[in-house]
Amino acid sequence: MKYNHNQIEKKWQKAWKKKNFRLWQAENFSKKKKFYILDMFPYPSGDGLHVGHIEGYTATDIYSRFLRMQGLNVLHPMGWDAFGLPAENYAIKNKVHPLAITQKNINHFREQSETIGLSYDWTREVSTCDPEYYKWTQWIVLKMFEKGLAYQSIRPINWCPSCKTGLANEDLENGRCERCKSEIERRPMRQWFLKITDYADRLLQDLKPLNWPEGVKEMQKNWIGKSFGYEFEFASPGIPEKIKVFTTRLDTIFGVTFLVLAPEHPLVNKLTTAENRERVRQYVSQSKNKTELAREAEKEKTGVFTGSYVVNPANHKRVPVWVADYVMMTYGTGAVMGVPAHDERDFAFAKKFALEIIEVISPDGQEHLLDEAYTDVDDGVLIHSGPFDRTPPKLAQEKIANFMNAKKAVHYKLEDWGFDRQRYWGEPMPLVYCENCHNKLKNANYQLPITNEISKIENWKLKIGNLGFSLGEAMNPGWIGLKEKDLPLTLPKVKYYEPTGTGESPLANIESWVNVKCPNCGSKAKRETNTMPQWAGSCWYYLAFALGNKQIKLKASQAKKFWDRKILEYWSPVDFYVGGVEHATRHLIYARFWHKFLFDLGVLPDVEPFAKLVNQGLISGSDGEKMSKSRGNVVNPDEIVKKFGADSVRIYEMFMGPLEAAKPWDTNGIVGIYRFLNRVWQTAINLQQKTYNKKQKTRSNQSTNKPDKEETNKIKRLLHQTIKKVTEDIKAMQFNTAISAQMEFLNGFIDAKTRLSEKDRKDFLSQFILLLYPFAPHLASEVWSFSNKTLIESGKWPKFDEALFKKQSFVYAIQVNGKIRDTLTAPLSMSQEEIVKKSSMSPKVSKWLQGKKLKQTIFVKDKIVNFVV
RNA sequence: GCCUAGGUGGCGGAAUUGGUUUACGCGCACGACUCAAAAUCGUGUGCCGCAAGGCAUGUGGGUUCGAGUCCCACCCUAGGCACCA
Repeated sequence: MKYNHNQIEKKWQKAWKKKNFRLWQAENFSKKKKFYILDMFPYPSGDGLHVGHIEGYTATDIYSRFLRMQGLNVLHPMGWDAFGLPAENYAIKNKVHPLAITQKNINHFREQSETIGLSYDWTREVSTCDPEYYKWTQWIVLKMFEKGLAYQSIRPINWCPSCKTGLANEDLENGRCERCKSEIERRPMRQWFLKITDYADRLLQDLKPLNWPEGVKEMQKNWIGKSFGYEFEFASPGIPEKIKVFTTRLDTIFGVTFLVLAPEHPLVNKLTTAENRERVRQYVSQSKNKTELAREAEKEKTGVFTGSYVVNPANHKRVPVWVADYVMMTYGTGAVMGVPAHDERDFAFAKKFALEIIEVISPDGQEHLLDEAYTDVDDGVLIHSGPFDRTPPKLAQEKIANFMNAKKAVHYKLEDWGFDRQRYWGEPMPLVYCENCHNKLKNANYQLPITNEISKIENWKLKIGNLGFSLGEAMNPGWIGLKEKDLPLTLPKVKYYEPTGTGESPLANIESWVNVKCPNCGSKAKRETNTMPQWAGSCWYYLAFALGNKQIKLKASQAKKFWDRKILEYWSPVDFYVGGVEHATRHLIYARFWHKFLFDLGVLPDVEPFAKLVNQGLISGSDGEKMSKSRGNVVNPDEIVKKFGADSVRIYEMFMGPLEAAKPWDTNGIVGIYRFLNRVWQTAINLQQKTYNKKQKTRSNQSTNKPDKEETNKIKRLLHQTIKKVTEDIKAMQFNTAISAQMEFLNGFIDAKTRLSEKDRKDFLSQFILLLYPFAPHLASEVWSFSNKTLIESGKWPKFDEALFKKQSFVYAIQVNGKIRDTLTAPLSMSQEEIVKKSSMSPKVSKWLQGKKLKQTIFVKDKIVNFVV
């Protein structure tokens, strides 16, 4: 009988589905040990699952099936990150509703998941575009707003002219839109921001103990970009305002020869003298129009002199103030002290505009003519620095800070999260704008709390008239949060989803939806028409899985009941999280931020969501290039599954190499796996038919050989070594070597099987089938059913017997000067002297020892003998 | 430029953590079965050499009886960050 993978796989998938996948359901609370293993849920695109999805999903599936057999209560859920631009764009193009296309894609994804035999707990399935789900997304954002973590600001944001929406910094790739690769414009626009910067330090600190890939931690660390330095002010004789600067190199203060402001700096106008006005105005407007990409691509430094001077507070030297776009308004204070001798950018700038260069750090205490900036801080001493001459730079920083009263300061590269998208297919913001409330707040006299600790501002309420305003409402006058009971705020049905391009969301055109009564005072108000970015829904989905659909269906006003502490404590944290590295500085940073916020809110028991993270490596096309439609090297998993079966595809993807490694796809390689599974099948069938024949009292023609005891022990030992290897390798997620161990066993077993008793043959094979099950669940289920009435899922994971590994003899490598010359099989009883003696007598060895003086003999037990001559 | 991971046969990759390099699989060669092909099975397969033997884990040094593994310097590949003051 041939291995008919299609028939077998369909049979078992049907059987699992018929039981409503109850086999994989997780229990909230159990005596069993819990394990939460999570995949990064996919965006259900029209293309379906690709081989990269299957790689990660198979890995967690193997792990889940393995743990269940070990008797754990495993939570292994799946859902859909279902809001987003592709569905919306497709809907616009094909004149269908984004929901319709999304639902179709979800169904396709779910079917594909079943086709490759993924064992998800489907009772916990969630979809971010489901109002029952996004009501809670809105609830969290509403809480953030109430606690003052959301604020509106008009500032230049990243605008993608092709997607016609604003984007977060995290959504950019070298100044281009990550999705469509268009160049990003800077557009000043009304925009909501989430204050992720309030959490910058905790996001950094809590990273350390996480069991995450070093690279991802490093990427987050760089993205947060904490740097320590000092802040102080320069005064300009012409104006009352002082100019604040931030520096990490206060030791170079005596080398300041100019000051540079970012073109967007608020004091540029005031500092520009009449004769420079026109040139500065031109320069500033030029930089504003330049895209970020163009600004960064400039090799030559540009800038203009304002005509003003400031005084260096350290030495009272007068230095000119320039405007240059190599200084960013978004980092530090937007003003930089120029020390050309010890900063590469300042050096280039000074050279270009013939500004003075004063050396203040010298490696040898002597003066030099610099042809590049000297940036070393670990070597040298200060010169030309008044009372601080001869001080080492690091020590000098603190001394100078005391001397000039500069404050220690910390700055982050991380910026607040631009949270609006001017598009249709996203969660509506649960906010309205009320002119009446705006006026009331405008005329009121109040102070916002200084602290940003959520616990301390928990009950911050501002009473004006009869109205209570939350902190967020006081911070954003006129903006009022919806009441919990009014959630979800559902997306209205619209005729056209086309983005307007004016910076307004398509929702703005639906008057019946936009115009509402203010939930606070009842006056006329208008809804916020921007929607949330795609990242919002994925910030908490792992909590939704743990809570389960019964909880999610609760009303938003039952929030206390919803955040069931016991359930959350039971499942937290996610023990194992597997997904692509592309989420390092987006989803994984956003989700950690929300998690910490929810912890501060008091609803979560711990501060970090994901204990262990593994990134599956990218699978490239067989040409070694990234898979893409334009290259034509995309592998369609459906076709491969049809041809070789899901079990083959699963095992092949795991066999290609270590999970974390990037590796090229090779369709030829899959035939090796296919052959392996065929041999498993043939072996099992042969055994089965022989038994069948016996029962029929017909003589089987092959089992003429007598069982061989030595051979039986050998295979038994091999089996137990395989159990040990496979168990340990699965635990370490080293699936490639777990599979090769299984192949080795099968090869050994087939070689020896005619010399085994039928009972041993059956027994060994059935243990092997249990090992194979997490990798090839369909084939293993089928083979298991030959001789078992129960499902293989009720089988226990095999245990190995260490005692069997005790060897009776060891093979010694005999070396002369470290080079292998021969081997020697020595029984356990043989003494060291005997082994050495026997080794030296081997003709292959003695040849090398003859006529040489023996200097030393190295003996390593059970391993080698080395003669040094 | 900085950070992270990595460089082992024709290819994907193993290597008990300092002890017989190249497991497992692909490919290739030869053989069996077949009228033939496919499939399957068997044997072989790092390089040079008829052989003895020599040489091989990116390159060059070092430590060691012994190095893919440890140390130093450099080169290359992939990914990330980048005018961050």
